[in-house]
Amino acid sequence: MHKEDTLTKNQQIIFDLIDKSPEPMKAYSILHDVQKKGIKAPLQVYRALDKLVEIGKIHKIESRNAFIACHNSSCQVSKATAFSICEICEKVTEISSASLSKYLTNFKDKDGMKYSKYNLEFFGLCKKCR
Amino acid sequence: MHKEDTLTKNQQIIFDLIDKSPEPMKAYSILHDVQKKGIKAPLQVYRALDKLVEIGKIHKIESRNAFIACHNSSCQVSKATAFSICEICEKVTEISSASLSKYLTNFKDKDGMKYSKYNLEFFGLCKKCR
DNA sequence: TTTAAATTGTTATAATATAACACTATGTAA
DNA sequence: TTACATAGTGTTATATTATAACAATTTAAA
Ligand SMILES: [Zn+2]
Ligand SMILES: [Zn+2]
Ligand SMILES: [Zn+2]
Ligand SMILES: [Zn+2]
Repeated sequence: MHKEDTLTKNQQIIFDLIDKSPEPMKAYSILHDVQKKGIKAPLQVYRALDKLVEIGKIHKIESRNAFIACHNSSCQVSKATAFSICEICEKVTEISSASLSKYLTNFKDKDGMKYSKYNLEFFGLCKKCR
Repeated sequence: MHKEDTLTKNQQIIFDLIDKSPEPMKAYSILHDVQKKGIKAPLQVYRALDKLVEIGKIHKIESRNAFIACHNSSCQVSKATAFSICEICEKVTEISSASLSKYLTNFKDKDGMKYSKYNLEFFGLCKKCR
């Protein structure tokens, strides 16, 4: 783990749940699962999610409105992320490729502008689904 | 224009609106604007949007839930897209870079898998906002 | 200690998107 | 032309995702 922040109670509960999940979790699915732990309202979930994203413990898969724990020590606090997504089984994997992140971080657009923050989602079929 | 499909009435109305917009448009904003043309329900908008995305006339900016007309003849029917997004003014620009698309299309993950479909969103500050 | 910042709990509501069903237009093939 | 399939439409209702607003509490510094 590369972020040593101390999580609050709600943040820890929600992070643990996402971290244990084999697949990205959606906010209301999280809500359902943590109600037995006293987290009863959507906002409690979204606030924890926002914070966890901010500090880089989890990422949002934008095309799926779902959240996944970070398992890539080189993604600079949630600012530069890449994922592969299976279009059949919806399996999502965080890509940790030094060359990819180097290429994207150094990429310059037509105006010569560089971007340290990006999100890349690759779509295809995973090994199992091919 | 690189896609010669004939659009239906609703698709044409909604495409024209998005195509003229200087910025990405959200579904309910589109709905508001086309009500005078007889399109009254969210589903009519979402169905046209789905089709327009499918045939590559528009793209969805996933991190913003908004839609923008395609102005990049090299993005293969909506399958391989890249955008820059200004975090202050929200200006969105489609990136047409042969080297970027080549790099990403040829990118192989750890399992040697290639992906012809991807969506990349860069974040930063545009010229004006810097 | 007192003060500011962050977090929590709660209710209500906004914003985004789809299900289900009946109907209509359009194109293709017998 | 008629039959059939496919795509598109109109409509109502509903599901899903996310935030506003406000009061209270906890935490961490100054
Ligand atoms: Zn990560
Ligand atoms: Zn799969
Ligand atoms: Zn395009
Ligand atoms: Zn800007």
